[in-house]
Amino acid sequence: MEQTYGEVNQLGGVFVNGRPLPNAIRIRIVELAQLGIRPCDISRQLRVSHGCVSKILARYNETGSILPGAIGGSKPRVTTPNVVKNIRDYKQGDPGIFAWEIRDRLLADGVCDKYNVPSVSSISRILRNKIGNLSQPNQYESSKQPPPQHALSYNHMYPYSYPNTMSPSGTKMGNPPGVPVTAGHVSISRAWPSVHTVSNILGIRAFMDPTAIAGAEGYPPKMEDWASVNRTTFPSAHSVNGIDKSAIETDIKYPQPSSNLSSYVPACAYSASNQYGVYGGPAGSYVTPGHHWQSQTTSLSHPSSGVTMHGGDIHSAMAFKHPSRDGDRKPPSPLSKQQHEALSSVHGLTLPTSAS
DNA sequence: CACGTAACGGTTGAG
DNA sequence: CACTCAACCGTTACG
Repeated sequence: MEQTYGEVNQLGGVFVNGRPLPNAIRIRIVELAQLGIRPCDISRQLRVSHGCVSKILARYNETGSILPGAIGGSKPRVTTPNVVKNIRDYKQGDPGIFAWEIRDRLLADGVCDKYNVPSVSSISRILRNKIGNLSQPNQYESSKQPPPQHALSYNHMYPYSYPNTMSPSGTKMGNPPGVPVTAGHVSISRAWPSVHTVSNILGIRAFMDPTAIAGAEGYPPKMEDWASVNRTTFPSAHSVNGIDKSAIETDIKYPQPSSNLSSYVPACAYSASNQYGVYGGPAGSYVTPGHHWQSQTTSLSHPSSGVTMHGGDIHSAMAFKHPSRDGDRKPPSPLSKQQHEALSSVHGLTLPTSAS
């Protein structure tokens, strides 16, 4: 597990098979694209396969999000408590009702739409397993959670643990499943337009940490978590308690394509030290007073060229590319000197620069 | 050569 | 609690 990362792709970049790229890199991909860098150049510069660049950019263009999707888990359950309750009601009202009739009624009554209506077999199973003995009080009945959101809370956050920072007990969760940080109101379906967006990212301070970029030991343990990091740390922009519907909505479609893009990067380019500790303490996970990033956000953005990253964070290691490697082929890209500088300061990948 | 994408081998996490 | 399965991942290779 811990040794699994550190594969090197054809371009010399480090990646973890099966795991998302660090957000720092993802952001840089988008950012460079916004600067007008061609995908193929981005690919070379960041040493990320062009397929991945293509994919990330495509997703960004489509959804406004640069963050990876939710990995693992199952589809959102369609048999939400509410649905079950309704099914039970139907069954009680008409014990002879067929599953397909129940299905139709669920649709007709608006309990479900065609996308989340349970299959007939599911309904049958529900009838068999959960409603078999109607006399028994249904487990759901008492609590009666709001079903729709519950149903969709698939992707709303990933309370990942950070083995490094978490208690040695091995308990996975840094937060309880019901984590306050994002809570139900942020629940988002697994479907894409989701949690992550550039505007959200603005609030992230964690992803730009050098270790994440460097890969190696600092490789971000769980990228999906950043979605929740978003939620957790972002509130400053929209609301204090994180109940920011507006933020959610802006998630779904990104508002501004580029302008704020250039600014968010420096804004988030901070960090580091304890990025994985964001969730470290279940206690402090919500507002995490220690997050100095909030104040930084606005102050240090340098549009386009000056992108002065935090020194400790980004040290422009890779001078755009290796002359010996690409330079002999042709000018890498129609970049102005300024752009080059911007880039070199932006990406700041601490790449081995070993190749050739 | 640049780029889109399917195939592939991998991880993850809800059920 | 081990397992299954379907989601996602990035790389690679192909067109």
